Amino acid sequence: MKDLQDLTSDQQRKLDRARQRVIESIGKNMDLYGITLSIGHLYGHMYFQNKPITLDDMSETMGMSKTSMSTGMRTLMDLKMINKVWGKGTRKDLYEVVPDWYQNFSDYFSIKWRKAVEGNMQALAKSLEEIHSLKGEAEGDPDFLQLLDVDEAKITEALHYYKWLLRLIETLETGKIFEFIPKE
Amino acid sequence: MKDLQDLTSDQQRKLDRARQRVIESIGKNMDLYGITLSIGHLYGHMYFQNKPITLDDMSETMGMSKTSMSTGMRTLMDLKMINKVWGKGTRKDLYEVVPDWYQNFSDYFSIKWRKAVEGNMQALAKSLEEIHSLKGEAEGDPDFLQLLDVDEAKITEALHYYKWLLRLIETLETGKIFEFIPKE
DNA sequence: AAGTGTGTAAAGAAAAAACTGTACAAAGAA
DNA sequence: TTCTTTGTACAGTTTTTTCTTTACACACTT
Repeated sequence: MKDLQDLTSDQQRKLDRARQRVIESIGKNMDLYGITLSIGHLYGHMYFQNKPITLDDMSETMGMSKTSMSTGMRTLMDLKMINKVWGKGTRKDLYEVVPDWYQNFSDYFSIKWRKAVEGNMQALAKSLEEIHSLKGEAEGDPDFLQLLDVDEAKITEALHYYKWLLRLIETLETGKIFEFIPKE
Repeated sequence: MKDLQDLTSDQQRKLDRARQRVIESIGKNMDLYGITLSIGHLYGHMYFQNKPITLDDMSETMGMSKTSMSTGMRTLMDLKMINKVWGKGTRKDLYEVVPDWYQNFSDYFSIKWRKAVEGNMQALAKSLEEIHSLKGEAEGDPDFLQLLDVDEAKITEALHYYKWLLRLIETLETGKIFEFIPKE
């Protein structure tokens, strides 16, 4: 297939502008995924590459160092937004986007949110236990007891929320979410 | 009600440690909301305050400048994670957490994701139109036409995803999500 | 009206992050 | 084996962000 660089016409410039707007827009909003503007930009460019691409290619199109491309690609791989693919004939690593954005969205929660939620739950559970044991010791001190009750209630409530959030994440992971909110 | 500062016992220290762990954990993971560690920390402290609190109070407990508290509070207010409340008798502004984390979660998508999605959709729609008009001009150039088709397909697919995402955000906003994933 | 207290804008300092160039280890080619 | 090529670790630089200090506008009190 013809590639964009091969065209030198006015049409090329027009298509390029159209792409550029999308790339810019996507890149700008990728901070929601905790991604820096330039890595978002990198992703945007990758998105319109119609074949696997090398670090050197991207280094050139982005006008950035190869090292930055390397770290950027790794960040995107961690989020499963791009894949490393094998190409025969070349010794270079080849990358391409994972074009399923529904999957990207799910993965983001699997990777980032799940970890955060589980970490928080562990902290909450531990502190909740400590509060329970404090309640045991503080039988004779009604003021302190009341304070403990408030904290206990807060933590319990938070744990409920996190459990709910885990269930939500699960429906994303399993794809059951699409039963409730169909793709179309 | 008794407040934590009033206790000087060993029990206070224990409760404080239990709280501290939760605060730390919550704060650390608030980067998912695009929030800095110290603002997350601020939120964490607010979470265990059992009454509305002033900038000066927080400045002291956090060991940070009042200006930082001011900007931090505004950031948290933008995310609707805290509220400014009116207290009679004092001229200071009073803040307290919005304790509904389900709501916080929904608001986050309403505020941040919705904006991003709508912005991206607009960019995509505009570029899609340009591609359509390019297709009209490029009748005689099958190679270029093929290229345009690929881009068109990508953008169309992306728009589908964004529409889905908007529907998801809506179910969060309206609370319909809880029909599918009950709070408990 | 003047006086006092409060939040925040602005500017500067400190800290953190992003980015680059160099150097090198690993792996393929000769 | 030795010679290349390629990705990345590391150190250093630049840029960005965070935080503080100072200054001041606004509002409330007297």
